[in-house]
Amino acid sequence: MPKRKSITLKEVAAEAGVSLGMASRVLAGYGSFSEKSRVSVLAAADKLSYRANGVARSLRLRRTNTIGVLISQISSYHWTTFVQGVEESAKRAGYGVVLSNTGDDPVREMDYLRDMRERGIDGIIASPLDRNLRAFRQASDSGFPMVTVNVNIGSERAAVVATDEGRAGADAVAHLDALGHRRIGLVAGDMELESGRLRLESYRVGLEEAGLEFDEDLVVHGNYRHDEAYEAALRLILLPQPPTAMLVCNESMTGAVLQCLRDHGVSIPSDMSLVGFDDPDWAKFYAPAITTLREERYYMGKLACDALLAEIEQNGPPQATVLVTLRTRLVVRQSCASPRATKSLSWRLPATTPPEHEVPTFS
Amino acid sequence: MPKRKSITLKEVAAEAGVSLGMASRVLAGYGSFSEKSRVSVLAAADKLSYRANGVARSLRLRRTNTIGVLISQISSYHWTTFVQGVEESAKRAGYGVVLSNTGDDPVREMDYLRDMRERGIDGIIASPLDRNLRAFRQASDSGFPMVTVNVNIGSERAAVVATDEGRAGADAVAHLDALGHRRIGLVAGDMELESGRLRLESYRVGLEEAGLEFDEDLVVHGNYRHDEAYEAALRLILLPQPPTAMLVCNESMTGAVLQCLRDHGVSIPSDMSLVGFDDPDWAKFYAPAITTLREERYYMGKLACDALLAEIEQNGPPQATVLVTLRTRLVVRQSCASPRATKSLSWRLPATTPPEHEVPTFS
DNA sequence: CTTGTTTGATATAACGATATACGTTGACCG
DNA sequence: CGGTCAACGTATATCGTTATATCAAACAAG
Repeated sequence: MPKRKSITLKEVAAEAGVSLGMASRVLAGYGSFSEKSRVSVLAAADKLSYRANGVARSLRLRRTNTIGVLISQISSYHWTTFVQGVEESAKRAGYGVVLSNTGDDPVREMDYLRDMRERGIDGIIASPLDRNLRAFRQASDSGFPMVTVNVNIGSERAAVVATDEGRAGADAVAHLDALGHRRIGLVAGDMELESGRLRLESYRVGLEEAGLEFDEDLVVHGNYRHDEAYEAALRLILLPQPPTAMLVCNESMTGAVLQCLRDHGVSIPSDMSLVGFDDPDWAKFYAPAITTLREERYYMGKLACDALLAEIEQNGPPQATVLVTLRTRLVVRQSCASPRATKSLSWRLPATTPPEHEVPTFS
Repeated sequence: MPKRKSITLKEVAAEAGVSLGMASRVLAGYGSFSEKSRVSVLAAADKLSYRANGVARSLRLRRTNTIGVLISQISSYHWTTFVQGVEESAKRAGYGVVLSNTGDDPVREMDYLRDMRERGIDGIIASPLDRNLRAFRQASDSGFPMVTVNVNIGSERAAVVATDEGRAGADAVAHLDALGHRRIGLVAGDMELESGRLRLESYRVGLEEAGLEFDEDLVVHGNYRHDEAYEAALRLILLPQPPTAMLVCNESMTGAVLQCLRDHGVSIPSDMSLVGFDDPDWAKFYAPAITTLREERYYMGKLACDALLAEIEQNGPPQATVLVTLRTRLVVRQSCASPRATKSLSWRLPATTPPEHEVPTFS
């Protein structure tokens, strides 16, 4: 048995002694009907514990009351809080949320876009990868409601919710500069992603504003990945003239950098100051608490969802592009201090404890 | 315009010069058809860039190829990894995943259960709250495919994927006992949740096996909440005779406890040993790295999904209850040491830095 | 040359809800 | 008392697929 048959509106109508259409009217609440039929339909529905078939309704209404969210990794703090915001807004409006992880894989991303359209999803929230910009733009132009996050696909109809990544890194650099740092390292993110490029750019802006020179050696690439960031941080601290402070471009890499510094006996903030992008829960209970660049991800999620629902539910012509920019703010904690006058070289020794590598237990 | 009209199968058939049914056959790949019509249908579909309407298909097939996952909080590491496992398995089988956060609110949980059934979801994975056990059992009995996680609803048809919480805490206690600890505190979870009760119970089992007495004073309740756990930990360290080690029942509370200890100058592991349930990423880069009880959540997610899909796709009579139990394992890191012979009282002073409280910026 | 069998194609009945077009009934007014 | 207009119901088309029953043609066997 593929599926147990469930109660249909027809049966409710029969039980109530009215026509199918009447029952629909009462339950969906449109048109006019007498008190008498209202009562009998409701009673019948209750008695049979009728449950409307959403699929049939969706077919008829050409609307599923569901939105899709395409994110890179559900495991990052960054996105979980975002999704919570989306869900909150969606639920309030009676919409469901379908979630898909792309893992920053362009093929998966396209798969999911197609899949969601076939499923009749009413609209999506996404941060398309460079390679897929055209496809997303095309989908948007063809009338598929869409809101993008920190990516502009250049469509007239797709709203964009963004953070001012152009400033964030600069704020951090200014903070470090004020403390007296002159050599500030950057553990950069993935240059194939818009956010990776913007974060690097904002670091350059910060240096310029502080009158500091951009030194290629102080920029290492972790590609937003934990393992690569560990190696990258190692390269920084082994430089002939290491930086006195570091700016790390996402949460996952910040963890790796902390691990690297701990493994090599570099203490924070006395030997090294550190500022991280994203503000995960652990940043505030870490010892010392980490100074971070906080984005209001939850609020961004709500905004993105609200914009999408507006786009979906508007009946008129497409509204103008909406671009909401949220300010990222620096949360100052205990991971930054003035650089030491006399540079200790004690921590430039090989690691005492090798880094712990995760061994996947299951395929 | 509620929705742009899209290409239907009818139009494809017309373009290809065959009947509607023929086009369906070719594209869905059943029945028999000539090479000629195969080619022309495929060409027409491609030319018009035909996209099947999943809603209509679902209505006809009485199946949406979508499963639902009801979790308490998407923000906990615990669940994000679980969901990743579910998604991996689901995608492989061609199923989509609808996710909903209940926030451990029984009303929301029921709302979502109803909502998902109306949406025609093919089955769900959930950990029903005590209050809703009956309703979930009823849904399962009535033929709604379901897999529960760490909760047994007592239905014949619902598979259960569980961890051996009955042993986990005991392993931790044994580890601490072996190091010489005699007073082991517990920051307990929510007693209204099955997992909360089981974790407390396994702690008792561990004490018993180690020949240690159960001391009510050493058990404080954090209810799985960050803020309550901070206070709870404080009560523990302010005891006339504080414990020399602590076992903390989930990730979020572990963070709070660490914060509390740091704020009050209690150092780990010299003043206090600590073992946490759940093994979030930060546990291994914390300084010192935290010893934890690790559950293979990703793998659990895959198992749960596979069990659910089997239940959904089986055509025969309901199969027997499947109960999969996974072993939790102790990951030993640097947060535990032997208790100090002479107890330092230095850390029994009031906090030097008040705990940082989060100030919500937006409603 | 008839009869049976295979093969390809078509027409059509679901699936379960919504919404419109169209009757019927009754109330109210002239 | 006949006519008009609400108010209320019903019958039915529609949404876009899938799958079955039917049909026609082609072909082989008797």
